[in-house]
Amino acid sequence: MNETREESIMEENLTEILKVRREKLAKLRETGKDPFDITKFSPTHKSTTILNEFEFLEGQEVVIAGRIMTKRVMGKASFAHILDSSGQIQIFVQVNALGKEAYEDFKAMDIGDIIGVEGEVFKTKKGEISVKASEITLLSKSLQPLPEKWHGLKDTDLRYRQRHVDLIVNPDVRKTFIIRSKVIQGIRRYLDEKGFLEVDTPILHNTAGGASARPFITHHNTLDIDMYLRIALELHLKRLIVGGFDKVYEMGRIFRNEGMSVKHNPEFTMIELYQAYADYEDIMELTEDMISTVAKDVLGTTEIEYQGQPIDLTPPWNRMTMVEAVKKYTGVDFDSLKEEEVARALKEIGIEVDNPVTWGEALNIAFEERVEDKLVQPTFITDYPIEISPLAKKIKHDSRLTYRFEIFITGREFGNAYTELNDPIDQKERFIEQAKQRAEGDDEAHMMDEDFVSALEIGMPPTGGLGIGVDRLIMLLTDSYSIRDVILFPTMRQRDK
RNA sequence: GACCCAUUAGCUCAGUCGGUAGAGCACUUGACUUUUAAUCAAGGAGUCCGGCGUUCGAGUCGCCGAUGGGUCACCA
Repeated sequence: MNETREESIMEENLTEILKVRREKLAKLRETGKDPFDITKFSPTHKSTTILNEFEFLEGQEVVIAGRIMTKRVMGKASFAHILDSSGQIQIFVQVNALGKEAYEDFKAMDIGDIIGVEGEVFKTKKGEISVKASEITLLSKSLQPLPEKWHGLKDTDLRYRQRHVDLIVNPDVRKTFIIRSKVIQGIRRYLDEKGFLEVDTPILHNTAGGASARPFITHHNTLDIDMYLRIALELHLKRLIVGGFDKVYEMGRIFRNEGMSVKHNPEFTMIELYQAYADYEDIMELTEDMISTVAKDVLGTTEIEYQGQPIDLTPPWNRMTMVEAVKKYTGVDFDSLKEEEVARALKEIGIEVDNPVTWGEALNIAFEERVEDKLVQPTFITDYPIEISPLAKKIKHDSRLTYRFEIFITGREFGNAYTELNDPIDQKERFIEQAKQRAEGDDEAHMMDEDFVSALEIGMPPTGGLGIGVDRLIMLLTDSYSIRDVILFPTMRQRDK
């Protein structure tokens, strides 16, 4: 190895390609053309506006700004494509139009640089709508090369860690996140029009409630207490129903300290809504109407495709009780089974359980193991066992079950809803039962929440509530395979050590 | 947490049987005034993810580790 070269690489720790760009910047600074001195630039048009309204804009002067994505220099004339927030447009650059010095400056610009271009809208010989540059301003120098124009950035690790690069070079990614934004807007618009009040409730909780999940724990220094990042929005929202708001919702980030997968990110976005004087039947209607409305608003249709499967979101959706669903897919009729018979019934359909299970637990296991992934078209599964539904009102004629439903599409759970339990005495007993399970080592069992019970004692009207995993809904509507593809910066391990 | 797969130039990828590292794009220099994966000529660019081992010799084989992906487990 050549020692001097090795030293210089150590010194700068830069590859040649990075050095060249830094040298170009240094030269610009020496000649008083530092792009980073510029504080403002005022484009008059977006690229797609020019493409869409060419017949009106042909021959007119426009100013655009964006990033150089391709560059083809052919002696005294050049072409380049500029990417702005709306898309790409070609520019045509000639030494005659620009002058010699400015043209040389342009030739020294790199793919990735951000420029402003003033010029006339025209169509090239080959028929591409373009801007004939009369002035080019370098607005920012890019010191790192972009990934290849043809294959883009494929390495998932780099795509998630450097999402900014992913967004520049992979147009579908940009599209996905635009749809994400529109879906969220659409949900808000729908609920606002229905008279729901959007609220913000705390993310730092003293007890982590509203779901069965392990929380993240953090610490408040001044109060010197451990706090939990919320695992659900539920309990505060119901306290607002107690407080007299009839219809509330919150769309926000929640945090669950659990495994990661194609369907799970540790932090994700949830919408929860509560409507006083409504039951879960009303909420089913609202759910199918809201999701189909948003799909139509954003995609223009309720008939979509997810990973090759056609999905029809048009209401009304299928409805089945959990008992009916298990009977349909396994032949086992839990309704007529006694508690001591359920373990044998599970065994008959090929499910072994280690610990003794209650009737409701067995029903839920049978459902999860043998039914869930069959529910491809939108389906409400209703009437969940009471043991796994500590916040839902029990069914009047069958105390084993609650007025609860979950939404299944593509074999996955999308949402959860109840006729809310508003009997404070029952609620307290349910929490006590959960606390017992917690003491027995189930760290996902619900925590006792005295503040919430106290709120119910003040009196909560009969209420229907709903929670929907927004990221999963966006996956469905953008045909994304992984939840990481709909979260801009998914949770990743620190790279250095 | 378990298992499987991947990691080679800035990016996308080849790399045979273990024998001193390759392509395209990008970059540099030159030619070129309507190109569009521009073209043509020349050139530069590597911690082969890291460590240890086997071997005369390791990108290649073995072990340990890192990061990512997938499957499963867990999971309103």
